Amino acid sequence: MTSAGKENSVDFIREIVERDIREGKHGGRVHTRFPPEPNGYLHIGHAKAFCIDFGIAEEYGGLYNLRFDDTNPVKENIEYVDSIIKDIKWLGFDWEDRLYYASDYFERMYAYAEQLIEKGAAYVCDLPADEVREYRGTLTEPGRNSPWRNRSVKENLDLFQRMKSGEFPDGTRTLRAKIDMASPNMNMRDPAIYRILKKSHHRTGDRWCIYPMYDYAHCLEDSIEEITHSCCSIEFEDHRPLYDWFLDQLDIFHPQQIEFARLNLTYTIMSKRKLAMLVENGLVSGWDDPRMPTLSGLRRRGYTPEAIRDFIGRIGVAKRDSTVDMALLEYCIRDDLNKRAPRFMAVLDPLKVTIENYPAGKHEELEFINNPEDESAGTRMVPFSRELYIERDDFQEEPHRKFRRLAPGKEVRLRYAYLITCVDFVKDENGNVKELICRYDPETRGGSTPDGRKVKGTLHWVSAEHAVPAEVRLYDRLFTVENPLASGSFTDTINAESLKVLSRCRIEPSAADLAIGEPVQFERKGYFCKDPDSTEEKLVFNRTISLRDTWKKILKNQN
RNA sequence: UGGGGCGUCGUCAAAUGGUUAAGACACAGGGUUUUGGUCCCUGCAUUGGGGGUUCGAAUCCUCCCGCCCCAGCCA
Repeated sequence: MTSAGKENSVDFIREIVERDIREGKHGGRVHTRFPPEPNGYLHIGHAKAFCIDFGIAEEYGGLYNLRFDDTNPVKENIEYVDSIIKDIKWLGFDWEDRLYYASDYFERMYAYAEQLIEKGAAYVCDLPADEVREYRGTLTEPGRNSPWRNRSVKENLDLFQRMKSGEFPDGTRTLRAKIDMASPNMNMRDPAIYRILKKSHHRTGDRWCIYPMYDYAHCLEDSIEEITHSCCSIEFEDHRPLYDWFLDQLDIFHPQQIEFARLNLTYTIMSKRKLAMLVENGLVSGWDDPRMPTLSGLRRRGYTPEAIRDFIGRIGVAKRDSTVDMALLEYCIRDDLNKRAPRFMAVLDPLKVTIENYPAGKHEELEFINNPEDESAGTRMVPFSRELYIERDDFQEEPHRKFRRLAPGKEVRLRYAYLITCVDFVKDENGNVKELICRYDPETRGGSTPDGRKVKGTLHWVSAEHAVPAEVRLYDRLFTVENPLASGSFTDTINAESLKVLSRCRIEPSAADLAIGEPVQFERKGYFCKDPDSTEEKLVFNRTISLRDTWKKILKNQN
């Protein structure tokens, strides 16, 4: 509770690691791993996991491996392998030459299984899946021993070898650990450790037709790589006795499994299966849809690795179930981008303004500060002329009493340009304002007021003849409720307005040749980046996140 | 209901029996400001509940309540 105490406070995993180092366990060595199954795209929940795994190794001078847990060829493929590598690298981690695959260990795993059989700790079971289920018992009733439980070592060895050589069809036999069918822990009721799967594997092809199960494979992978601290999520807590059992039976290097809570975020979902459903049903454009909590989606949206890492650091690590407020993630990206994103002018919903006392045909270049938070970002020149566009909602015919922007007879500042006063406006046949007539004060070039008069409102603008057209995509939360899984089908609460496409936007000329994905701020509107959908003819920008909007809050609090 | 885990501000999350229970986000109010942004200031919990141990309890004991996970030949 002292200030020193606060600074030294670390999460419970780091506490374990620090104690192990202090006590010289494994010679003070720290070696972690992140073991994704290549069966889908990574989301921000995975980022929490590998930031913990890799972050701990980095912090304590250890090493970390990336290991694909590819023990189920039915669900895995190379496309996922590639995307996972890309996403983790994007977050800034480098596992050097320590990229491994569980499938590289199949031979050794098979040999270990033979050892288990030899010592009577595993047997070939001929029960079909539904009977295994019956024999397993229930949460409250113990299971019964399989009739095949007491085969001889010789017969087991023979049968297991024949399973491997493809003699038996899928599902007809399994190799099972011989533990305790009456264990209160369901995981210990003779779990399957090998199943027959005549399916070719993305790395081992058709070399194998039996594949190891997670509980058996995972501890061996960790052991083979001499991982010291094997972190995983909380649902594996009651698999730990099994993890330990295999390693003890085999008497091999024994890592420590440590479990922590998964990440949940408000207004989104983190289940790979459900995210896949959104993709398959066309509810989003793909795994990298900017509304998705996937790393590829966040990247396309304009989130930076720095912001995501900052977020992961802020949410902490513990064991209790929790749901982090999306507002924290939004805070992190704003905070990062505020410091580094160069500012540009973009009018999303244009309203024409004519400066009647500004000469037609004239134009001048005005100096703009690129980033008020970063002097080294320098300045740029922006063209100004008689006809401009401003944001439609920066004008009110009958202004709200706290409205600081343009209205008939009112004066505002055009950012870094001039002070202008609205003298008239023109409506179309439907009664909508279609043009403002204003006068400018030539003494106020750059937006300063030599006479010292104060102007409350400052508007962004673009020169009509110089501005470049663009499409801007505004994103909102994917779901309308904090917890989409709380009731009924999660698709019921999908936010129908999570994507809004504005096709008539105008951006200042210098923003046209931004690189794809490069973060910028469109002044007063938020942070944006150019989308890969952009072409020579058509610019497309994604809004990463809006600026905090106090004005909107004022209006909301009034109602 | 068997087993395993977890309950501290609206949301995350510190605290390791010892002064007024950190901090961040959110929220509310105020100041500065050529972005209604940023920045700055202020406010904002006696720890799921009851008993007990102790000079002293979020921390220890006990009973209760609530939430999560487990009955794949998925991971």
